[in-house]
Amino acid sequence: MENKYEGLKLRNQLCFPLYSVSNLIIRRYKPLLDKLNLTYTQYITMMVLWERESISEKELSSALFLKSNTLTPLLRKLVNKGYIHIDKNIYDERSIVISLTERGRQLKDEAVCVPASMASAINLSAEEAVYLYNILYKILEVKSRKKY
Amino acid sequence: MENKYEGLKLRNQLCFPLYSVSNLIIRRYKPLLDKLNLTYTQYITMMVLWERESISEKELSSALFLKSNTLTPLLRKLVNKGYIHIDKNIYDERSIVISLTERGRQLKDEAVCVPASMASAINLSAEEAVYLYNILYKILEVKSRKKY
DNA sequence: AGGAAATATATCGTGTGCGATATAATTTAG
DNA sequence: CTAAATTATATCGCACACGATATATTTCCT
Repeated sequence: MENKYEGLKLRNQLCFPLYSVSNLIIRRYKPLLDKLNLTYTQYITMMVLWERESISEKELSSALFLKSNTLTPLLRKLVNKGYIHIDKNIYDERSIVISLTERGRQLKDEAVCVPASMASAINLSAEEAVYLYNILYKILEVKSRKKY
Repeated sequence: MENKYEGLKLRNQLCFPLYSVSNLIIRRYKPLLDKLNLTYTQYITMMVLWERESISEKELSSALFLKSNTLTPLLRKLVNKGYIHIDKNIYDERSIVISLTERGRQLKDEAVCVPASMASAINLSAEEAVYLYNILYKILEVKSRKKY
């Protein structure tokens, strides 16, 4: 017979290790990203731009699962650092066009070594990493289906 | 031959879905925890106390992988809400003793339904949940071995 | 015993994340 | 064809997380 409080024990939670691992990995990134003058969230934003060159805030929002209340101040910081431009979209003045500066483009080469450094800090087998990856995206997909 | 930028693509990152899933689940908790007047971090703190009744900040810190700069203000909020007491440890005046108030103890019964509600929001099979759980703790253990 | 090192907690400043709401531009419906 | 609904972004207030540092107490070493 289970104690009715069994579900409330910290060691029976799935969210807690998810949250802790996420915090842990971002802490591990910090010394690497400091060299690029980027925070973790700024780094994933730059990753999107290194693939796309130019994007609206709405598209960035759905790529990163973050909303304007997080992105707007973050983008302003990236402008201040000289990594991106922000312009109005000529065809829809509600919308903005985010694009890389030359400096932002250069930064990609300085960032090339970051993923490998991080992989060695996590220390999972390739098989475990793939399984983890798939399960995490499975959770994220439920999210998008439910229109969150 | 792989593009040297392959590792920099967002879809090749493991950290990004970890971070996004962690944010997502905490967002899902919010409406449930609002009813208890708790944030997610306050909730996991209360979980520790529901199991232990009394703990030092140092022990809490190592249970939650959070440091005093996060915990000190958070504990103050829980005091203001009437859920915990904070007293000096008589035997070591550097240290504090965190304990539940009667109201804090009652809250445990109001929280009993939260874990089941959350489990249904995540939507993994039991097998996937166990695998995910083990892999996450594997990552956290490396962390503690490395004395982070 | 007494000064130095270690330990426990607190404080500071920065940058997220979030729900709620505001504003401005565009689209839609009657 | 215009008023209402929708959309894209911005702003506000709150609560984390974090590294760095400060303070107070205890322990350790000689």
